[in-house]
Amino acid sequence: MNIGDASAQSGLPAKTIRYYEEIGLLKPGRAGNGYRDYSVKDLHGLRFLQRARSLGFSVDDCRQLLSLYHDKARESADVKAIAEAKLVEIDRKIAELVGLRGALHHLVAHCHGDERPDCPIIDELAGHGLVQ
Amino acid sequence: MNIGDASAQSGLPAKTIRYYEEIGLLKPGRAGNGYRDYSVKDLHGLRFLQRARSLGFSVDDCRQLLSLYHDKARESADVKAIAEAKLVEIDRKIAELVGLRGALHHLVAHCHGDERPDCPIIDELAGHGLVQ
DNA sequence: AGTACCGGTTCCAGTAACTGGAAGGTCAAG
DNA sequence: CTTGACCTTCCAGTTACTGGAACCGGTACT
Repeated sequence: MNIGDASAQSGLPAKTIRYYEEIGLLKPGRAGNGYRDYSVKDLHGLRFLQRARSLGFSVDDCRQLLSLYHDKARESADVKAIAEAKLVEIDRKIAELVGLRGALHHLVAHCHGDERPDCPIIDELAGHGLVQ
Repeated sequence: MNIGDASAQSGLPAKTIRYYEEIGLLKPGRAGNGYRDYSVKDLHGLRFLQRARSLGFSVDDCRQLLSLYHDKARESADVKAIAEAKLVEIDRKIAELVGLRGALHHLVAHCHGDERPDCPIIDELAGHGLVQ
């Protein structure tokens, strides 16, 4: 199967698939004409990558998960550990964004937002603000 | 004032300050020895940048905010518009992360996480999963 | 045979916002 | 006079791709 079909069936752009090969996530065979040739197994790998990436795993996480996927003697605890670490990371990001949101919302709420130059948002950024 | 002091008083690493200069956010004077020389006004600009970045504004947002900061005839509505757009963006990111968190939490909760190879997380990523 | 066109190939550059490190100049202190 | 802290510039690396150029393969139509 050519890269175009592999792309359509995995949901990954062809450019991305070539990139994953470049960084060593998979190595499809080559046809006589030099075209990449994807087996069903390769396709499973690509779909696996697409799902893992869309769940927020980094490419490096994916590298580990993929090797666990291929390792029939894996321990599910190893997989769970990666997923739990990612969960902690996501929670941290959410908390940070919620904090930002609060501060920004506070500023926006205090700015009249008209044609006058007086602006509490600028004041706060300048350090003369009402927040904190 | 040398870059080290400007760094200490703005909370920005010296490397970052040089970078901001390179991309045109500020242009401090130079002393006779070639060292950058930061005025009090420059320092205010740096503090402004530090606060704006920590509130989640992109460097490009900062460029606009900084020019509004220096524009005494600005309209507060312009500033508010930037802040509100950022707020929408933050809300979008939070929603996305919360969605990810839900899916990942669901997977983690179903994985026993022991020495056995059977793993619902891997199964789901492979497309044979219980989720969806 | 010629040509049009789609899809494949490689390689180079750019994105966001820094960060690390190398090689070298400056300055104050001992 | 040397040590060490601090400054300078420039180059490379980070994350995960994405766009584009230049070129080759394969098929269909005339």
